[in-house]
Amino acid sequence: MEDNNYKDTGKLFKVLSDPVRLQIVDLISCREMCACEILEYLLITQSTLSHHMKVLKECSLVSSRKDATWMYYSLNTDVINKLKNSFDKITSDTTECFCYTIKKECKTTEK
Amino acid sequence: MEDNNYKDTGKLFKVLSDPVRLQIVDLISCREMCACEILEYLLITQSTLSHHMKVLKECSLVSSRKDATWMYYSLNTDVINKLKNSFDKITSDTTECFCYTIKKECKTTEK
DNA sequence: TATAAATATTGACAGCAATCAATATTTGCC
DNA sequence: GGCAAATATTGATTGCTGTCAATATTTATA
Repeated sequence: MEDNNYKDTGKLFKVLSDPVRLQIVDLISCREMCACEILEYLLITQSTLSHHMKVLKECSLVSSRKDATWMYYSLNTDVINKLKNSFDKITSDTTECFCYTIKKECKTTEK
Repeated sequence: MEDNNYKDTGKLFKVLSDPVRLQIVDLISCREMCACEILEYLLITQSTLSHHMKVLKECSLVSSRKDATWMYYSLNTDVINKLKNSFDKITSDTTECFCYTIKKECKTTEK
């Protein structure tokens, strides 16, 4: 839980800032899907989808499994949950956060 | 809860994808701060901070209050909570989500 | 081995965004 | 009115990213 958490959290938020990738996450949040099935729901080309899946995999938000010519993708819920926890700490006013010194001071001066 | 929620959620994530803005959110999550105080904790110029605050305000993540020459900023926790709820729906496997049809089908076929 | 399907990669392009220096604006105070 | 402090705006630069067409790769099958 160092300063770099702003960077790490920011990187995941950046990956999730694309509406197409958010829809992909939504699609595979229930069950794993192969790329061709995901593609049916999107208005992008196959190469663009492949790029998005690479981005999602590189930050570990998504895992892949190959079966013959099909590539199945699934959501890494543990990474999602860790991201939610980090965001909770950043947005909370408790001392359990990244700016410990400042928020502790805040807590003591607010009375 | 239409298709545009991917866009709306994505826009907020994009604003939060910058580590400097995440630190700003962290700083003001406890109490409101004026720009000059926020600036003390960051390694950026005053004009860059002003730009970031404008971005945070334009998407309603942050509110501002002017007092003489000072501008005080505070976090809009309601917007934060709405964002968390949207993200929960996108990443959940229940039928309460954006891809209702698909996830309903998923729920019935998974048994 | 040749073909087709599924997926990945490459290259190019257009648009956006973070940053800074310099300048402008606002506001209190002498 | 003039000065100083706090903040906002402008203009320029640099780097990144989403997209597509075209091509390459992998794998099953005939």
